Amino acid sequence: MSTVWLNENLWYAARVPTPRTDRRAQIVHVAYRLIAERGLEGLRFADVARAAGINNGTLLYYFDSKDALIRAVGSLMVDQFSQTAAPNNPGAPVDPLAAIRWEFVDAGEHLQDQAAVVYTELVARAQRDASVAAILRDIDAAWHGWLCSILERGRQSGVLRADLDVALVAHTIMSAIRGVGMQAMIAEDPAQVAPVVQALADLMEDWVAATPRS
Amino acid sequence: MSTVWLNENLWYAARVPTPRTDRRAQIVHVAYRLIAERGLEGLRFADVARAAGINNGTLLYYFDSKDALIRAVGSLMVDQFSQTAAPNNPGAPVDPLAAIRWEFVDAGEHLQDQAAVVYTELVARAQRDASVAAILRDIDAAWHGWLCSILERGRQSGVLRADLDVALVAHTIMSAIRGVGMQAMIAEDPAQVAPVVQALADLMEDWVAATPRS
Amino acid sequence: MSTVWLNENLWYAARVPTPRTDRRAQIVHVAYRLIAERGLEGLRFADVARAAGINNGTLLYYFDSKDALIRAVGSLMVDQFSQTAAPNNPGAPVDPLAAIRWEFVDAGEHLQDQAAVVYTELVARAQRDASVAAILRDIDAAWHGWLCSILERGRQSGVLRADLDVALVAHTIMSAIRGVGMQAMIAEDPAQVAPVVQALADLMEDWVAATPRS
Amino acid sequence: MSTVWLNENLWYAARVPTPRTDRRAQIVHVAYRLIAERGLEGLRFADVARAAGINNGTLLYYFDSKDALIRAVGSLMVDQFSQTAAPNNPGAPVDPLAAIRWEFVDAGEHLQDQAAVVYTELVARAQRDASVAAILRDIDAAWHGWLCSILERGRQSGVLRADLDVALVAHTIMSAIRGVGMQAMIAEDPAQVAPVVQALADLMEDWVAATPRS
DNA sequence: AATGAATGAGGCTTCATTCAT
DNA sequence: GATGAATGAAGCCTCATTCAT
Repeated sequence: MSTVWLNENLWYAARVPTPRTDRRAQIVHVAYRLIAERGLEGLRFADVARAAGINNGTLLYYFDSKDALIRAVGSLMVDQFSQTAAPNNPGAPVDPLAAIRWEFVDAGEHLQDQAAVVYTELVARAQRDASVAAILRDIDAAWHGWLCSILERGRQSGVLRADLDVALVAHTIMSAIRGVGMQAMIAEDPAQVAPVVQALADLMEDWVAATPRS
Repeated sequence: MSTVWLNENLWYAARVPTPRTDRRAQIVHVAYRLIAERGLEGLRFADVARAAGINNGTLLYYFDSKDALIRAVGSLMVDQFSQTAAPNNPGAPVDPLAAIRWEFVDAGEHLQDQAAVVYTELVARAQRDASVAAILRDIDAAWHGWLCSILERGRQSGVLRADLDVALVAHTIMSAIRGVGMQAMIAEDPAQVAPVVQALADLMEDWVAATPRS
Repeated sequence: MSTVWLNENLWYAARVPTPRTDRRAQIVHVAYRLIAERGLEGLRFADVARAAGINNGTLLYYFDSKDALIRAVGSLMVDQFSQTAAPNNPGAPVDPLAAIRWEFVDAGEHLQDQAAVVYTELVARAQRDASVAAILRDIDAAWHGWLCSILERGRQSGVLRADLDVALVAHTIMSAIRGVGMQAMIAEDPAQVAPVVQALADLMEDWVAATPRS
Repeated sequence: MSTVWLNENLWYAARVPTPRTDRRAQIVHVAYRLIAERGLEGLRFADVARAAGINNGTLLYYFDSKDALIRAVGSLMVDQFSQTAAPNNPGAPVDPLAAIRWEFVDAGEHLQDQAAVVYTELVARAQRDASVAAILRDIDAAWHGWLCSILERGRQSGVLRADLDVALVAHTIMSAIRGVGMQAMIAEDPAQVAPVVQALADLMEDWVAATPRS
């Protein structure tokens, strides 16, 4: 879950008049933050409005309903994942093995910005909200595609095993990262997750590398 | 997530007078089912009462508040995990390697009874409800203890590597299984998860076995 | 529109605890009165609750929604019409010709208790609310049946013409009375309607009587 | 209720720039149509604007408030009735008896263009809106004057009875027509109203004609 | 003459909880 | 033990209207 974050300080510039086009995006970021703090269940329309420095009704002017707002937050996450997957993402390493390991590290870092919390909220809601489910699948597809491109590149360059089932490996990596993220949400001490991350990254590397780790 | 399920037909015996001591358990099962169906956010006190065949006020007689009911559902899951971890659980295999693989298979099976759904709901809520967080840690501890006992036994019998970090391996297995569970909740086609389960189980086995798979 | 009215003073006894079964009826009467005063458009849920001496939520306990309450008011009018049509209604005369004339007089009297106002509100709403439309047709059927029974009796007793199309005459009388009621709602001076009522009643009598008026 | 209708296609020419003076009239027609469709209660300012192809704020530019718009719709109906009553109305017959009968037929025809629906909405509102009540009295006066002129002409030409109370007859005819209109709004099958219209027209003719029908 | 973003009061409804019986 | 009527705070949303441009 590697993401490029907008300047969060924007959130507190609410009362400064903003170009109209940005108003929606700004609200979505506020909602994202509140979901992270209080969960989807604890998300209050009035709270979002207040935090965005606007009126209860103005919020409805930009989003037809609370659900629409939540969906917009989902779409924000899709964008964030897609940005990560962009080929010119400066943060990601070029070496395939390093890239995979970086995925784990990156995920670990985002456990603190509560992307995992919001994501888990959306997963829970997706069970009975088809549109949220669709958004999650978009995130899934973007992430999966990104991993596949990395793996395929590594396979063709000879760094990774030639007989690799790229799609399967990608899904397996994603599952492992998701599992670690959930573990971190439960664990009393987040630090205890680090060795698990390490172990899973090692296992993945051994699995896909053309030559075993020394 | 291996669990022993109470007879689900109990749920439909609501209107048949039940021994007082079982009434609470019965209500908890109804609540469990409704959470699986509608989520924690969609859980309505009145719905639970109706589904349990009792009165709105009577439910409050058994559970002091909605939160208390939810906590009781969490405790139910703790019990289920604990029962699994009981040394005399007849379902689990004795061979350590087989036991580990069985964990994955068992988890895959429970993806259909929506234990993962309820569990995810609780994880989401645990972020801002300390008592639910404590319950999840109980589940975690029970599950972890169970896996450690298996692994330790295998280590001492020579089936598993001697230099195994038992606690770490247990946590890694749990993370992997949790990740697969979440993946299954997102995937459009649940069947697509099976190869991932297989891959992860293989990786774990290779990691811990004293002798590599043939 | 001949009706038997419940004691309207009941409305003001709101805060005196009432037998449960009467609570619904009491609320409906309050709503009826408020619709007469402020119209369907001006009917406020909170106002009904306050006027009934109960809580906003309690009102919802008795009626699932505002629409349900409105439908109940419609049903109240059906009951009132049905009571009128009851064979043992002490108010109605037995002589068919007198009975028809009494219909006009009775309608004129009810123009003051605002039954016509509520009725017109329901007619307006019925254009886009099928359930209200059904209620109005119930009222229509009850009233029509009642008139037919009077006319048929008169026809067989020889007081009315033998070749009478009973159903048509009944509908015509109803139309005339409805028209007069609407006229009264528009007229600045209600008294100016009286001669119109008289004229229509005369016309009807001349039409149906076996022997012309002297 | 005989009316001359503006070209309804105007309604759909919304986005074509119109001479300023017509813009108001065009909006009023849109509002009229929406009232017929959804009732006064269901009339939304935003809907009118959208249907008129203009902006929410622009509508307020033409009409100071929603009430002003509704009053304008009322005035539109006054105009329509006045046009009918104009001495040079080409549609109306010259023979008084035929003219009276034509009133009934004409009313029956307008039951389909929902003039009765809008009229009933206005009657309902007039109970608590003095300005709408005044408008309805304008309509009433225009219609009444028109009928009186017909009747007076017939009386003086000898076609109608000499001892006719012209004003009373006019009001009676209007009541009858209004009653039929309301009946049509309630009836499941609009066709069932036709014989009632016929009967009332016959009664009126017998009443006013100098010589009885053959 | 026209726009459309923004407002805010107020409506209906939900729902956990209380309480007299 | 159990009932169900009653509560009331709070939520989402509607919609006429204002205002800067």
